[in-house]
Amino acid sequence: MRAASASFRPVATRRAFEEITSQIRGRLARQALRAGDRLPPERELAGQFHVSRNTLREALRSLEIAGLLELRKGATGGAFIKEGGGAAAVAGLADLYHLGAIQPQHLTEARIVIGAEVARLACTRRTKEDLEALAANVAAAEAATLRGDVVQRAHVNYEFHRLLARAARNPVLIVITDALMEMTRHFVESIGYMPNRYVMSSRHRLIACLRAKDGAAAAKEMEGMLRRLQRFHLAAYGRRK
Amino acid sequence: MRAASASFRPVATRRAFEEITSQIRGRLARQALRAGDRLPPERELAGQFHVSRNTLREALRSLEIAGLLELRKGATGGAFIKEGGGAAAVAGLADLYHLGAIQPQHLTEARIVIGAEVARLACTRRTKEDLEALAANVAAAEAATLRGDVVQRAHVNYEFHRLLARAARNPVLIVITDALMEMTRHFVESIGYMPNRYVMSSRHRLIACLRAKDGAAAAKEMEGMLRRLQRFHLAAYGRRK
DNA sequence: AACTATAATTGGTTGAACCATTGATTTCAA
DNA sequence: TTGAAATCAATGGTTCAACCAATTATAGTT
Repeated sequence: MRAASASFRPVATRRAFEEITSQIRGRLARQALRAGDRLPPERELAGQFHVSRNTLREALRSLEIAGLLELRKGATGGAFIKEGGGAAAVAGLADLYHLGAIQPQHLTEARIVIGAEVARLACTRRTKEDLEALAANVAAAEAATLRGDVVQRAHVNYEFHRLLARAARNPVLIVITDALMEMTRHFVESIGYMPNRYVMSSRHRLIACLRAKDGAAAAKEMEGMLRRLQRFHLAAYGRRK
Repeated sequence: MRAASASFRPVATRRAFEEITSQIRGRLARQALRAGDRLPPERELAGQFHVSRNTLREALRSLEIAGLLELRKGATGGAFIKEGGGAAAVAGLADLYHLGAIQPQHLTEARIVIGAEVARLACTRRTKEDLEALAANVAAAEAATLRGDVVQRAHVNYEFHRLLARAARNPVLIVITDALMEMTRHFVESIGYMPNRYVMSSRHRLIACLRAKDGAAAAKEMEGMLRRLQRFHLAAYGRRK
């Protein structure tokens, strides 16, 4: 780190739309705007900011892409503050995968380390409802397996990890898990769906750990399952190349 | 999960700018566009897509916010494909923190579970250069401590975790770590900087683990340090409220 | 060769107009 | 009175034609 880097900051040729997004973000940060609130119509907002409607729209578009706003057409439409759902963060990571900055081996490795910790936490925090939802998910996966519906089975399996992350009650891990599953979905689509018997048996052992609130065992079970899956997936990926 | 949810998908009233971003994203995904490439000027692109320049600009703005493009003014300016840096994902998570969807206890907990695993991986993959950079960082932190420059010390400490994540050679964990540090920076600013002597002694033990490539010990050391930091931070946060 | 003035290129912004969708209001027949 | 259809109003989506501002290339001057 060079000494100068802390003293200087890039001269800000701030664009008009950036100033607008900055002001709106500020109101969000200090709770002056909350989820569900509606901003004034574009024409009126443009007047308040003293910019043209086009410039204002570029600002709204930025906030929409960032996942902060939702724009709805029609008489009761407008710009609504969105519930923070992490969609933008998920999309940002998915883009890195599509761009090749994140490779399959990185993805599978991250799943192992994150998944194991999610499983551990879920054990300590899961409610009865979480347990029921997870058990129902496993049942749905088995039904899809019996039907031979590999696509549906894959989606139900992604959902299992999402449910588990929600049971862990940590929004950071929820968003990360959602992002990992989104990337995994694309990855698996590219190498083709393949049945893997080991996954289902692991699910049952995992459910037992959750029921017993045995976090260490759950983490171990999840890690082992994901390591198998990793070998499986990367082998398929190697053949495809 | 209801059966219908898999069969229907929302009817797509796709906006023109979305069609454009989708086409450009497609080219990125299949490597027809690569980092550093320049798109044609706005006026020309608008013609190619048969849309007005304003609509095209909304599309470019979206891609810029998503971190995929960089727009530069001037004779040699234009829309350049950006190196995938994860800035958008980091901003997405930071927004969730600002919106209150991610609370300090979630943040500190996520740091513990991710940080420990990053430390473990870094041990197995760190190069000599990584080790040198980390040691230099620790020296810089001690120098800042001696000067009583708490702000600088805090920033050097965030940098330590970023360096460690890079030593772990997994871009997923790098982006996540960057996001956690960005959120931590805001959190610490809100509760005020406070010296914490334990951190520096932990750094030295961690460096020793890295030198010895002892991943298990490094993970344990990092977890312990972060747990202390968590208690420290959350206590300060509780007092502030 | 080095500096300066000029031109060309490109993104940034403006203003006015019209389109398309959505929901509320009114109308009118049963 | 009810209820369905026609109408209206509000709002985001798109277009067009300019002009502004920053940046670099280029020609001209010393």
